[in-house]
Formats: sequence, structure tokens, C-alpha cells
Amino acid sequence: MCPHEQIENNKDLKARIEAFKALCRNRALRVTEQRLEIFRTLAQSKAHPSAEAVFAAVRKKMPNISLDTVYRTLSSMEEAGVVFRVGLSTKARFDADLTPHYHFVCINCGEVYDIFPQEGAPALLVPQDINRFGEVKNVNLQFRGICNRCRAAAGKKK
Amino acid sequence: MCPHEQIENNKDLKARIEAFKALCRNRALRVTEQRLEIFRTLAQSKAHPSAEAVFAAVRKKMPNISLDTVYRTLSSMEEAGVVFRVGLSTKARFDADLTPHYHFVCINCGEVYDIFPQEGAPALLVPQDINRFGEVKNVNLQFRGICNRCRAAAGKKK
DNA sequence: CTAGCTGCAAATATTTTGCATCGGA
DNA sequence: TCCGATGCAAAATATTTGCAGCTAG
Repeated sequence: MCPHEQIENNKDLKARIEAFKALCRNRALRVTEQRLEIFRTLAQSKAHPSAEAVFAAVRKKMPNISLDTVYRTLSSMEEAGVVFRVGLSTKARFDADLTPHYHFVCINCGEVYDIFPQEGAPALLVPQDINRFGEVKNVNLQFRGICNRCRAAAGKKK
Repeated sequence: MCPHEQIENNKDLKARIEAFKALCRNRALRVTEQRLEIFRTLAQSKAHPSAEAVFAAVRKKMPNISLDTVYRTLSSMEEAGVVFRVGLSTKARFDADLTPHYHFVCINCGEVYDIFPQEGAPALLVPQDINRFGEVKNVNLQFRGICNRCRAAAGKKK
């Protein structure tokens, strides 16, 4: 990384951390040292680190932090929309239907619904330079949110 | 499900099972009772079942099947391209960059690479009726394959 | 026959939780 | 002060592996 880029990123980083603090306050999440350090670590990384990897990195600056705090923090950050979880959480699910289609995945109950492209709709747009990373074998497109059933259940409780 | 649809599916199912057998032979994978039953179960389900759920269903017909056979079979089927794994396997990875972008995920080493849409490229096409399933919070688009590094490593070994 | 597959059991890996204590607002 | 967050330890969940016997090709 060139020095100039580094400076750019540092400027950017400060702003992102301020935005993070503001968002925490909005959501009544406390701005703790641990959360700041976890966010800082993630914001500086381009490696899409796992919880374990974040833990290892944060530990260098905060030797007493625990792995479960990292897990809890990443989850609450995800919920707050501050970080993005690549892939799905935990349990794998399978589909034997190989015709091109996508999925709606409920982030509350984990249910998976098929979404078939509409009749006559243009196919999924694949970036032209996609093969510069490697050989693509398949495509996974998920729309994640709260399914109707969970929304209805949440509505009743209130 | 209406009776007519059921019949359609059964016809379709037979053909799919034959295709599955042929594909197994092509790949030097043995066509065992367990594999057939696992594939049949998955092909008949629209529930995107987990390994555990497949196990429970298959067990009703083959009480002696073991969970690890289900895991092994699902993995080999995925590798053969017969079934699709929704989400990623095992370890979760995180990204603090919320600008719209996608990921190339290596199915061999698990590495995640960012893919930013090209300048001026049309945005990702979202199905119009997407909200009929629920409220979409975010979109996860992955291109899965073998990354260049793994391809190079595999090439050397040969 | 025999390489690949299965079942069993045990090991790993990953993530979550209860509880006492601590610390931000 | 007070309630949410943390650290520790232990549990729960999900997946993988070694090995001996079984079976499809």
C-alpha cells in the first residue's frame, strides 16, 4: 500500500470511528474500549477476518479481551448494520434445485425461500473481470431480512 | 400441493435420479443406497434442509444411516455440483465496508476477495416481488470458485 | 478382488450462555 | 447509581476424522 493511500485511509478511519460512536449512541449501545478496538480492527482490514482472526488482532492491543466478547460484539454490530457477515451464520442448508434462482434468507429464524427470476427478466449481471480472481464455479445471491412470518410474530408480541 | 403437481414432480424426480446416477458414474462415485436416498430426499424437499434435517428424513427409510454419512455425502454431492450449499461453510467472516460490493469466495481455501461493481455498470437487478417474502435488510452476492492462488498450487502438485 | 463407502465413536471447530464483576452514561 | 458489557468457564451446536468392516463395480 502506498503512503498516500495510507493517509487517505487514516483520515477515513477517524471519520468512520466517529460515525460508529454516533451510531452506538443512537442505538443505546455503549461505546466501550473493546468495541472501539474491534471496529477499528475490522475497518482497517481488507481480509474479511473471522471472529477468531479479529480476536487475535485485537488481543495484541488488548491482551485481556475474550473471544466471547468478540463474538458478542460482532453480532451486535451486525445487528446494528455496522458490519456485514459474509455467508450465513452457522448451520449449512442445501438445495438440489440447480436451475438458476436466488434465496430469501430470514435473519431471524433462518428459513430459506426460493426466488425465481421473473419471466423475461435479464439474467444476473456478472462483472466482466470476475475471472481475474479465479475460476467461478457458481453464484450465490441472497436477500437477507425478516420473513413475513417472523414479522407477524413480532407484531403480535408488541 | 395439488395432485397434478405431485405427478409432475414424481416424473421429474425419476429423471433427476437417473441423471444423478449417471453423474456419479461419470465421476467414479459409487451409487449407494444411502446416496440415492439422500439425493431423493433433497430433491423432493423445498425446505432447503440442513444436514441434520436430511438425516432425520432419510432415517425414516434407512434407520441405520449415520449422520456423518449424510455430511460426507452432502459434501461430495456439492463438490460434484449436484447440490447447492446455501451460504458458506463453517466459519463466519466479517466486512466493515458497507459500500455496495460483492465477494469472490474460494471454495478451496476459504479466502474472500472484494469485487466492486465496474464504473458505470448497472446496479444489481433486484426482483420486483422481493418484498413478498419479507423485509429485505441487505443483499449478499457471492461468486464461488477456485482462487488463482489455489489454482496455481494445484497446478504445481500435478 | 479392491478401492471407495459406511457406521461407530471420538475429536475438532465454532459459537453461545450463565454468572459475578466492572464500567460507561 | 444502574443497567448494559465484559471475562471466565462451561455448554451447546455443527462438522470432521480414524478405523475396521462392508459393498458396488
